[in-house]
Amino acid sequence: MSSPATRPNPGERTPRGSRLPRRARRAQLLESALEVFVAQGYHAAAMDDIADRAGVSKPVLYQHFPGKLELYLALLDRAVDAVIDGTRAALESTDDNKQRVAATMHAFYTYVASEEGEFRLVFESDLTNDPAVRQRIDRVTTECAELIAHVIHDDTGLPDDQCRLLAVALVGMGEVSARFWLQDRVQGRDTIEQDMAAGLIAGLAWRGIRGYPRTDEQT
Amino acid sequence: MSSPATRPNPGERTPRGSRLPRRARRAQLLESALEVFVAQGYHAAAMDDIADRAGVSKPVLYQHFPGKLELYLALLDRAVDAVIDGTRAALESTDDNKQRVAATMHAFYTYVASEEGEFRLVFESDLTNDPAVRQRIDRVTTECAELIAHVIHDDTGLPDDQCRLLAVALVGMGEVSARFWLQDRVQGRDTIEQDMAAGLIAGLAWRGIRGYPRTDEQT
DNA sequence: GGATCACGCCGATCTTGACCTCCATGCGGA
DNA sequence: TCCGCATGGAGGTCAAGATCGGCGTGATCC
Repeated sequence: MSSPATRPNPGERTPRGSRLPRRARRAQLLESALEVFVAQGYHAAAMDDIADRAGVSKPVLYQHFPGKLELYLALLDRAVDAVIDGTRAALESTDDNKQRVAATMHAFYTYVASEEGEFRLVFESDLTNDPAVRQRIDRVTTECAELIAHVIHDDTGLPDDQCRLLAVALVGMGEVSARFWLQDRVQGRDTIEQDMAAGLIAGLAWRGIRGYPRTDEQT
Repeated sequence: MSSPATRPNPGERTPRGSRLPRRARRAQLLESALEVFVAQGYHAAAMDDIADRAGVSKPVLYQHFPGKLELYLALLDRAVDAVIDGTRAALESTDDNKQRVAATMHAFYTYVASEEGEFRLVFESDLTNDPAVRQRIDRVTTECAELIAHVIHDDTGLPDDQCRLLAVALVGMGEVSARFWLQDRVQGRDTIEQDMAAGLIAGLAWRGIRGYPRTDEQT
């Protein structure tokens, strides 16, 4: 959450006329842009909308950011770092691998469920063809997978290629299931509690990954 | 593959001047549109590009499809049906659940690796904000998950909610891992063989899902 | 065998909408 | 009281989706 001064009423237009120092104005513009991009996607979002939402006119927007793309990238970078840092923190929070899986999955669900809907920028972007955007979005999966692959490698001794692929699969599991769990939730459908959902998927992941090479040929 | 008459050289422009019956022209336009949408995404793709690729002028395109969106949806419907049918076929191909998981995962990998890159429409669309598109893309995950959830339910007796969430996670596993496996492959990086990759992920999935409620509290 | 007709096709144009800048204006310090 | 600077309204530009009247070709009919 940002301070009430910069965003008095999330989702509503800020009344015009307030004079802000550069730093604060920039932060406020970022918040307004996030709300608009999350709600509308990149293409449908107009710079007018963002300026209106912030209670300023378009030229001030362009005095803080060179263009629409750079504004989007600034938000995307923030979001990407948040996911990766969250994953890293979860993995470092314990030495028990089962707990690691659980913590990571909970981190994913918590991030996806966070109020701002920031995850849409990363997991549901509509600008995937732009190289700069593509690179940042891929970085989430690759770096999270890299962190996890390390743990898998230490635990199982599998070749690096296979560790990475398994790690990517685990990330995909969390990402897709969390998105659909949230979608069910916001659609009012009665659904599973967050902790229970994350725990369920963590269980699936842990059963799949634990002691990998040994239990290869059963049933 | 389509007949040489309608697409003599994939990726190249068809020379202008050939007169085709409506049905054949429409099929050719769909193929051209698929190539362009796959290569550029929805927004970056111009109707001019598609017309050029097909060797016709823009008005012809509009005589076959009411607009850009409808053209895209026609292709998307085809792709969505292909994925769901493939999943259904894989699940019905055997009665052994381990084989079912393996067959389904192989089906996913085969689809993603298919030459036309059709999977990009479903898994990497840049029009996720349009309701019609969103609904179709979600249908892939929900219906595939529904099919899988049925099997899980019969096997484990878990509540429906949990079966569906687990099934969605499995779908996400296949989708994301297959996409990244393919990406590594097309970037020339030496990577795992398709059968081996699909088998690896199938193993992960099967270990995770088999005999679910029983082995809950180990290590 | 020749004219008619229908169908498919094209060049050129219109229009919309979104990103991005020019001149007037009003507020904070010397 | 006067100056500098951030701000606002209005407009330019351009790309891309969508369209109109005319042309050529092959089949049909007399």
